[in-house]
Amino acid sequence: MAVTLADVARRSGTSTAVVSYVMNNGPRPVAPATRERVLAAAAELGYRPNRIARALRAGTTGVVGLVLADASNPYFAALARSVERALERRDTLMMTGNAGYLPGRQQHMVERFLAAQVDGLIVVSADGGADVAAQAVAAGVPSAYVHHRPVPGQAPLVSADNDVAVRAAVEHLRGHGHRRIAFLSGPHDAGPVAERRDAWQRAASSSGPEPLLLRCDYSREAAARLTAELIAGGTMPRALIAATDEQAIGVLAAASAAGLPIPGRLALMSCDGTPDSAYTAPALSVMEQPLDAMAEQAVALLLDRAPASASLPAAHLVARRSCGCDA
Amino acid sequence: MAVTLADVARRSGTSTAVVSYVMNNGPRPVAPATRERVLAAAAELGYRPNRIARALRAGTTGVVGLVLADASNPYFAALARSVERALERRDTLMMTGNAGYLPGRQQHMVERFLAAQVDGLIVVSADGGADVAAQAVAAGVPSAYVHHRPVPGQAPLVSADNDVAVRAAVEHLRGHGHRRIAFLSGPHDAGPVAERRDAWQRAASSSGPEPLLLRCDYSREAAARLTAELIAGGTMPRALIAATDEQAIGVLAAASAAGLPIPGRLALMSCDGTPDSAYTAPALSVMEQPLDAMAEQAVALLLDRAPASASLPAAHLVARRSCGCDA
DNA sequence: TCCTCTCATCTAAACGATTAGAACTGCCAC
DNA sequence: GTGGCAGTTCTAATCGTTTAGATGAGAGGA
Repeated sequence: MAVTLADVARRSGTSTAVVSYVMNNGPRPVAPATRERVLAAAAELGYRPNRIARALRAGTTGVVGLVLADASNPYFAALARSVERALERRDTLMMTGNAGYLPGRQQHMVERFLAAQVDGLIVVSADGGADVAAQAVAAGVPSAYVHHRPVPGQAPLVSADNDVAVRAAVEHLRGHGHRRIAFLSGPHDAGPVAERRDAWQRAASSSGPEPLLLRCDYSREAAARLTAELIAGGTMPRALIAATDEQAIGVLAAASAAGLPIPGRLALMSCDGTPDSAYTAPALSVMEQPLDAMAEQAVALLLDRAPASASLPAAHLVARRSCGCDA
Repeated sequence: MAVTLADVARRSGTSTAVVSYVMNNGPRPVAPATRERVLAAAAELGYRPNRIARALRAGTTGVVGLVLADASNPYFAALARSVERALERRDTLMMTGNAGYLPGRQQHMVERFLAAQVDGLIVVSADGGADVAAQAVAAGVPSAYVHHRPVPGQAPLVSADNDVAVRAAVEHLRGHGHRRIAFLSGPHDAGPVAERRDAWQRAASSSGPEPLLLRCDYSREAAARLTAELIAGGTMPRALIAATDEQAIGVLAAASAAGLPIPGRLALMSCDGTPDSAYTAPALSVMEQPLDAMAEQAVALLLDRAPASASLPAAHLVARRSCGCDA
């Protein structure tokens, strides 16, 4: 059915080698007249090189595996798009898999991607998993964690500096007159969320009363539930930094349902800066992660075997309505 | 570096054929003792079959390509996850690509996936593109459109019946006492949005005054802009059905910014039913699309070469706050 | 004329898995 | 003892590309 190199060779009266040389501007030159004939034959037959055969011969597939905790989460979805763009510049395709926050499924996806001979593996991990990238290392496949590494392991981690940005967020809320600034963290935070929590802890307790640390799952639902309880119990803080946009959106939903005005009675900020955050009601003030830069660095790490440069821009503050700004 | 069949054969003192038979419970039987030896050798060496080699030989890769208009759109993201689940049941991997609503890029992605020898192609298309699946048909690769087909073409379309559901939505708003029910459509609607618009047109004009048809891009931003204008001009309808959740969320954002209470001054519904819609403020009432069923049918069409059964459930109504319900 | 050198092209061996066909072992019946 | 048969296992071709080594044609120098 499919047109092969041999077909083109026959049609143009040459050999498969010449056709290959033409197709790749091969390692050897081809006479101009011959090149024309080959190109014409390929066009007529509608030849499309078989990447599988090439992959077998070359030992490289031009495919990278991306394991996500959850592609429905706008933060991860945005990250995935950034990765796709970075890969496209290198003419590389992307396989994706959702681990659904389950370490077992994450392991399973990695296993399948390795069997598919991916050239590299990017893991945007869920909390609490094992060092899945260890399998990749064992298989000789370069790998990198982005955003979060569950345990210190052999694969590099690409993550922006959260300290600067969270400090800026705390200062910004102080600028709106808030003394007690609470933080909504994950259930048992680690990785970037822990960094953010630490940065907040240092910045928020540097002056003024002891700040409040809240915890809930990384979901809109959990944050909404927690918020509803706090409002009902009369213990809702007046200023809050949520670790993730998803949580912040949950807070927003519950506050709206309970009639708690934002930013009037609650100044809210969060730490991802997904596209969604610009279209909540009110619009979320966020510290926006440099997703494109993170993706580019991860891909460079895998494909160009570049050293992990530490020169990643920090997340930067985008002030909208929810913190008390007018914009 | 990698362990091959030949390595396992050498280690276990057999031939590659026997090892292959063992690995696949091959087309021929193997003596129990030999099977043990092979299995042991494979385990010791950490053998992992090379899917690329298998693919070249078998002519089938176990990979399906999914071309999305925009994976950051929660509706498409949810659809992608449904497709992934359907594929997983058939032990098939998924390559994804974003076309970014650009017909040219869509074409390009299809081209690249075909070069990668995908076993099938699912296109969740943007408006206005050519019949990209025609390339797949030409290459002998089964393909299917999901949700939307830009032009009538050779590939089947999987899409749920919108008529029943939109009619239900109109009835539901009538139940809340609304006589004039407006509809927010796309810029030049086609496919499912056109079906929804038609269903609304029929249902809404069946009794009462002529209903209002609005149009804007399928983005939060565009819907927000339009809404702001309508509110400023005093022409905002009291009841509105948005074609997509994204648009509805934009309406919500602008209404909130302008202080227009929902559902008090505007009863709002929309037509996707993404996970996001449950966590807006107020929560969106939606007609929820049967994404799992759509994905399953598309995958069955490609991989099981099942006939396109018309037995797809229609989108069904989920009533939340934004329409005026208490829930 | 013969040798060398360059340029263009062809031949054929990989890559790793699958699987027909051949080959070898015992075993049983005649 | 020979033929046949079943049960195992081996050999080798195949999928489509890539690319090193062999081949051949023509130009130029001696």
